[in-house]
Parts: sequence; structure tokens; C-alpha cells
Amino acid sequence: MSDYNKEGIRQIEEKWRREWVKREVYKVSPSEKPKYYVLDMFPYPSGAGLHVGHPLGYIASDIVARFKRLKGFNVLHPMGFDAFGLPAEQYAIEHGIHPARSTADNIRNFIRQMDKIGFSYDWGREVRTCDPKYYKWTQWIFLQFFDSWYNRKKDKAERIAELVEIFGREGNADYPFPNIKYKLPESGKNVFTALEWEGFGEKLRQEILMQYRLAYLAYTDVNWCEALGTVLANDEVINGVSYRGGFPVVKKQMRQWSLRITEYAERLLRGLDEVDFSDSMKEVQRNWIGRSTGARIRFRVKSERSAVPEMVVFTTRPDTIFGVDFMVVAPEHEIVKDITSEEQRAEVEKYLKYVESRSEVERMAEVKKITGAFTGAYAVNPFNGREIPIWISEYVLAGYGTGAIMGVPCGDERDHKFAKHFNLPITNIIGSHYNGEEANPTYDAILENSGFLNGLQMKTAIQVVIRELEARGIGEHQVNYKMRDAGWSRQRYWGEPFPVVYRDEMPYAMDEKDLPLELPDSNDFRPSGTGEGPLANLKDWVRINDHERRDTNTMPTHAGAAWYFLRFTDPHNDREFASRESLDYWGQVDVYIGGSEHAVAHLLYSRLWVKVLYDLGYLGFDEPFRKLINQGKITGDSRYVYRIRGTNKFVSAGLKDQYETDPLRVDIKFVNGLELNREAFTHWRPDFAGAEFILEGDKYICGAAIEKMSKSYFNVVNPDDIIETYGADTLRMYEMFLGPLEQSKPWNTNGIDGVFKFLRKFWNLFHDSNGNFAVTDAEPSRGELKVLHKTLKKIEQDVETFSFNTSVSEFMICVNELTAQKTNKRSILEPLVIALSPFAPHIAEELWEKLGHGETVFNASFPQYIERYLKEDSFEYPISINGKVRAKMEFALDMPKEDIEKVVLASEIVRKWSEGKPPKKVIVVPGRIVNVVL
RNA sequence: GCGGAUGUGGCGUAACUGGCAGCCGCGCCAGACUUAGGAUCUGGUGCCGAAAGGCGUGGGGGUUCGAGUCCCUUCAUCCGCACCA
Repeated sequence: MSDYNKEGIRQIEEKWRREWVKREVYKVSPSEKPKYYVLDMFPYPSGAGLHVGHPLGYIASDIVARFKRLKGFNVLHPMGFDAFGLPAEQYAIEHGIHPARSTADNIRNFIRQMDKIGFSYDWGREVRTCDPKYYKWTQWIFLQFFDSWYNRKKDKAERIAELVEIFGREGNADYPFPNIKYKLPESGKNVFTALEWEGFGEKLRQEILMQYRLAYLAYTDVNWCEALGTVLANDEVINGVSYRGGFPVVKKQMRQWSLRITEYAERLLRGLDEVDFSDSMKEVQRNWIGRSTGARIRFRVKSERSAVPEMVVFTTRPDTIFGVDFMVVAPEHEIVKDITSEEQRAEVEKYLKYVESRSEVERMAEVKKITGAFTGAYAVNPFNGREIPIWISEYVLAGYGTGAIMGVPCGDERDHKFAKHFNLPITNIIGSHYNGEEANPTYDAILENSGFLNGLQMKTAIQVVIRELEARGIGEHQVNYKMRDAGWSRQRYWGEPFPVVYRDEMPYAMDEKDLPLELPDSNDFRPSGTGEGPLANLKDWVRINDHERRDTNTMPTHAGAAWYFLRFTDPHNDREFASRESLDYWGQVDVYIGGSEHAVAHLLYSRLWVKVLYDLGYLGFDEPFRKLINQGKITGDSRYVYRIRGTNKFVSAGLKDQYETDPLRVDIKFVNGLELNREAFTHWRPDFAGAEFILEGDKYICGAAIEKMSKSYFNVVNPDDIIETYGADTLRMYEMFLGPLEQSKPWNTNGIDGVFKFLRKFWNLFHDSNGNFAVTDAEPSRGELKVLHKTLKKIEQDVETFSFNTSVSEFMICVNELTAQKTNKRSILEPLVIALSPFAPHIAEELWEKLGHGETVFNASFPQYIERYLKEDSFEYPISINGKVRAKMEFALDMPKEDIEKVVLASEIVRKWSEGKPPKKVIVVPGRIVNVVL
């Protein structure tokens, strides 16, 4: 009779939860030992609490942390909360509960649930992004951005003071405005001399510096969501609607903070080569950065009015310059009004109106639709003087490149469709590669009809054209990025206020000693609806005096999350965001585990912040995460019942096609497998009270679907419930057993009994049939040693490669074999307790204590395995031919010698050998050659 | 459309550099113990076949003495991105 039952487990787990806290076993500080930093993506503390999907990554990281600790590392394994954010604010609007309060409550609940699972977090290092002691430093880092610019010559960020010095010395001729479209307000030029700089007034100087700052204010097109009353980041807009709520999003011009992440595009791209992320993760980031190389080409413009002498296009295919049959500029392009001819004016204006009328959603939905208008103006091909009509069309985006393209219908599918649709002539420069039906974007064709490029392969022609463009001064090599600067203002209450003061409409950094700029208390969280956030309602807070006012926006949640991993190294420092000493000791995150949904925004911003802090000398590394693991999502397994339309009758799934039914999700609490608990169901909601059922046999069978785990789908499984029945150790091991960490999988408890039985069997190895602890000091047998060492080796390999599912299997095999041998020897069991402790810490700790150890198993050492015990089923046998030893071969122990000779002679080895290559190694199992290494 | 990933028993999955496919668990079958049970233990379980034997890693082709693994092709599913010139 085992006492590893529901009650026994509860006692063990509660006991050790208390003991671990009391003994402060998880407290860490720098030491002589090598460090290892294991980090989870910290959660947003939602009101719904943890479901079984959340802990998947946390369990994996906890296993790694505990394992590395056993391997002699000083392990930093902290946890915190991404506590600013929209849901708390929405909740406040709906329920009148202050975000600070609901957030604190939610965090308390999260911590309670996490502690039950037995994570080895050092809670002494917990951070919350909404804590003024924390966001003081978020604001401080923001000010470092504000006080910096990107020196392209040195390829790093520098202080604004150095830029001021440069301007005073030599003007900006060698340091052009990052935004190539920017012009000085009075002169209309984009360069100034040192002398001019000296003459500029304070406001103009600030205006100019703003063009260089890494955190800057600018009027930008932002994604305005009327329904949410706020601006959203690009990655918060999906297919033209808001990520949250799915509300329509339109463009709107607002004066916003942005981070100049585009200056780091190249380094963010290059940095990917140094880190260990999955290919898909790197690819997603590369796509987001969207680097493409090509050329800028200036074309002379011929229009009725000579207001605009030239237009500029960006192309990745300058080699197709002789195939240009038309030009297209974005409808929003400033050139349009200046080049449109009298004759075409009406048509162009009609088209512009049409474009304006289209919402973002429509535009996205109708991407294939071809529209456009001719401006009446022409561009001149610099190489053959051909006059090319200039059109406008919304398929050209104002925000990318120069907002203008050269149309090459024979080589570009979109251009081809455009030409066909408007009946424009198509010049073929690629001969037989173009079939007249569809464009061919090949690089391999030999160019025709292409003047001085005739006879060149397109690949080679690209460089030839660029050289020629540069020689003639009408274009140059150019690299373009899809990535935009990151909008950093949110019209929200529950976020970090911007630590700046406006004087004469220009922002100035607050003094470091006045930080944090605390979020003022308020109970009005409604956005103003005009674009200003809730803080604008607090007039006394906004207005400092007659000349000074504050910013009414707050930072996005990305801000606090962009550097929290640095704060963990020194979480209570109130003089610095973290001491250089701590940062140097703990350094990069060695393993970062989290969901792939944060692939773009969070990772890029974190990487950016680290690079900027590195440039400014606060850090010794410029990539935050050495290795990234994306755990798969655990999806929910929903259940449906089928109500016959207009009645309160429910029909079992197998019979539902005989009726007209509406499917309804039913809470999985009321379903056992697929069978509905009819009694419980009728008590669920008042309208189901008198429900009748049409059964299959005597059962009501539900429909099933795999969907995301969500409260509103009634398919959430709470880890507390699992722990209640099986204990935390079973939950931990079962979540790992479910499948490979990085794979998404639906939650089910089908196999959980197997894991539970394993733990009970393990427990029983230490106890006699009366349930009394009983291990002996007898010498282990060879068989037992082999099982032990095989298991240790496998576990070590598996954990190093994050294959936790196979580790669990390996433990099961081990226990099965030891059970068969009725092992109760300390020398075998004790090392296994250590090896199991990362996976099932509670049971391990209890057995460890029973084995007579005073110190926690958390501080033990991972046992060494001995190869000798693993090798005993094979031996090496020298093979000699003509009296000379030519190779050593590995054979199975139970194979008769004659067979070996036979195998050797009969095998393929002889054939290979005859080719003159003696094999280095041959692995044989009875009757068969397994491996020949030549 | 582009990019990435994944396809193995009834199910979740395993298989180091190509080397006896299906470990471990669930489920199922049989047995033991039982005052009958959603408990525990033991054995069996890829498919077809009475057996001998044959067939088997989404489909088709290839390389190799040998392919789940490598190459080509095709289909299916999932996840990103989406007029980026």
C-alpha cells in the first residue's frame, strides 16, 4: 500500500513549499561559480489567471535552471510581470476598478499559482513594469535614446552633445538628416554650415536636433483606431483591423514619439547571425526588417508646368531600365499636384478622391484590384531619351522607397497587370523569356532592346547600370528597409509617462533626479477621443506653469519589456538601472523561453534597447538573448452540444444531421471524454434547466474541436485542478511528456495517469510493502548500474537539447527496469533522486530528506555517469587479413566468433575493402552488419 | 502569391552521424488478485494472414549494399508576411 496518494502528495508538496521559502533556497547572488541565466518571457498578469498552457515554457525553463544548478552553475532564474497594458485599463473603464489594484490582485493570483507548481524563482528579484521604482529606469533609458543620435560614420549611437559640437564645427554636410525628405523650415534646404548653425535660434536648433535623436517627436501617419480611441503600432494592426477587438483602423497624422530603430536595421539583421534562434524566428525578423538592395534613379520630368524638374524612384532591378514603359507614383506623393496636366486634372482628382474614400480594410481586401490614373506628365529615360507616361496608382506605397517606381511590365507581375489593364505598350527586353502572357522576373535572361546593356546577362547588368548611373550623377546604389521607426506614444493611462517637459512646443528631458515621473492618480481612464489620452483630462498635472507642460501620452507596453532582463541582474538598485558589475557578471540571457507571438515586436525592441545601451557604454554585450526557444501553444479541446433550432432539445453528435441544429460550446467541466454529464449541464444555466436530450444508446455524445484555450470557449483547464488531483510533480512531468517543447499541441489528460503511476512506482522503490521507508546499503549489481548510468547519460543529453519529453520516457524505462529487479539500493536510488529533482522537485526533496540529507536536493550535484557500464554489451575485435591487423570492429557480446568471421567475409566490407579503403569501424549485431565506417 | 515548419500504429510520440521502424505512455485484449472496481499487478498489442509469409514512416521517383532520415517532385495541414518595386 503506497502512501504516495492524493493526501500524501498534498502534504509533501505543501511541506516543501513552506520549507523552500523558509530556507530561502532560491536566493541567488553573484559568486565564483560560472553563471547561467535562464529566462521566461514574463507574463501579462491577466484577470483570468494561469491556464495549463502558460506553465509549459515555465516548467521547461525551471527544469533547465535546476539542472544547470546541479551541474555547478550559479543560475539566475527570475520572474516578473509585464504589468502595464490595455486590458487592465479596459477593465477599469468597465468595472471602475483602478488598474493598479486589479493588476496587483492578478499578480498575487499568478504568484500563488506559480508557487504551487514549484518553480525555483528567486522572488526577491521580482520586477513589475508598473512599479515606479522600475519605470523610473524605463524613463531613464528613454531619455538616453532622446539624448542620442546615430553616427553612421562610426555605426553607433553617440550623445547629442557630440552632434552639437560637430554642427558648431562643420555644419551637417557630412551628417545628413536621417529622413531624406526633411527640409529646413526657412531655407528649404537640407544642409547647413557651422556658421548658419551658430545663427539658429533655440527652437530651430531643437527642431534640427530632433531630426537626429533616437527618440524623437514627429508628425507621422499613425494607425488610428477610432473604437479604441488610440494609436496602434504596426504589429498591433492585423489586416487593417485592430489586434484587440478587431476594430477598423485608419491613417491619421499626429505628433508622436518614435524610436529611430531604422538606423539599427543593418545591425539588427547582422546580429541574427550571432544568436541561436530557430530558422523560422530569424526569418520572421528578417522579413520584418525587409532589406532590399538596388538603386535610386532620378528621371527628368516633362510636364506642362516646369515646377518639378525630376522624380526619384527606387528599384531593385536597375538592369531593366530599358524596359520601363511607364512610371507610377503613390497617390499621396507630393509631386502629383505639380505635374498633373490641365487635361488630366479632373481624372486625377477623381482618382485621388476614390483612394481617400477607401478604408484600410477595403484596400487590404481588394489588393488584386487594378486602379490608377494618368497625370499627363512624362519622365525621360536618361539612357535613351524615351518619354514615359507618369501614372498614379495605389499599388505604389507612399511609405516605401521614394513612393515612386518605374514600371517594367515584362519583368514584374504587378507592372504587367497594370500595363495590360490600361493598355500600355510592353517593351520586351528579355527575348524568349517573356511569353507575352505574364511577366518573368528572371535574373538570367540576356538583355535585348537595352542599348549599352545588350548582350549582358541581367545579373551582371545590375552592377553595370549602377556604375553608369553614379558616373553620370543620376542615381546611386541604395539599400532599403521595409521596417519603419517604432511609434512609441500611446493615448492611454496605464503606461509610463514620458519624462519630458515642453517649453515653446519643444520637449526637454527631465532631470534624472526628478525621475520617476510618476503616473498621476486618476479615476477617469476614458481616452478623450480626439487623439489625446486620459492624462489630458488631468489639467493640473499637465500644466506645470505658464511656460511648461507635460506630455499626455504614455509609452507602449514594449517599453517596460524591452529591458526587464537587465533589471533582473540588479533589481533593487536605485542609483542605476543595473550596476555594470551585475550586468557583466550575469551578462546575456543564456536561454530565453517564450511564445513565438512575440517574435517581431518584443524581440526587436529588446535587441534595439540593448544595442543602444551598448553603444552608450552601459553594457558589455549587444545581443540580449544567446538562445531562444519558442514553446508551442497548448490549445484547448472544446466540446459542443447541438440544440435543435427553436427548442430546448439537444441531440447527440452522431444524430445531429437529422435535425436543424445550432452548435453551442459547453463547459468541459460537464463532459467526460465525449459524454455529457446531463445532470450537471441542466444546472449550468437557467435556460438549460428543462433541457431534453436525444441520446445515442444511453449517452449524449458531444462534438469536439481544437481551439485556442480561452475563458469564453469554456475549454480552459486550470493547473490548480490538475495539482489538486495529481500534484504538481505529475503536472510538471506530464506537460513535458505531452510532446516536443516547440510543438503546439492540444491539452488532454489522456496520458496523465501514466506519469502519475511512474512517480508512484518511483516512490515505491524506496518503501516496503508496509509503506515504510526501506533502502539498503548493499552493493549494486552490474545490471542495476547499467540502468542507472544509461538513464543519467540520457537525461543529461536530453536536457541539454531541450528534449524533455524523451527524458520523461527515459525515467519511466528506468523505473520499470528497477522495479523488475526490485532494486532498493541507496547507491542506485540516490543519484536518481538528484536526476529527477529538476522534473519533480517535491517528491525528490521528500525522498532526499528520507535518505538522510539535511541540505536541499536543489544544492546537490548532478551525478556523473560511468561509460564503462554502458559499453558492456559490445567489444572491439581486431580483424586481420593476410596476417595484418587492418581494422577494429565492434561486435555484440552474444555473437559467436565464427559468425563474426563469416559476417566479415561475407559482408560488403570486402567489396569496399577491395576498392582499397580499409574500414575504420564495423558495428555488428547478431547476423547482421549494422555500421561500416570507412 | 512569398517565406517557414510539419506529415510515422487506434491516439500522444520515439529512433545519435543513413544501419533490426514503432521506445515510453494512453487506449485496447487476455490473465492474476478480488465481497466486482474508473484500484493494483502480469503478459500481449503496426497492418494483412490460420500459418509460412507478405506489406508497412502522406503519394511518386532517385542516390545507396542499406532511406523515416539524403536529393528531386507532388499532395495535405499548420504558422508567419502580404501590392515593399
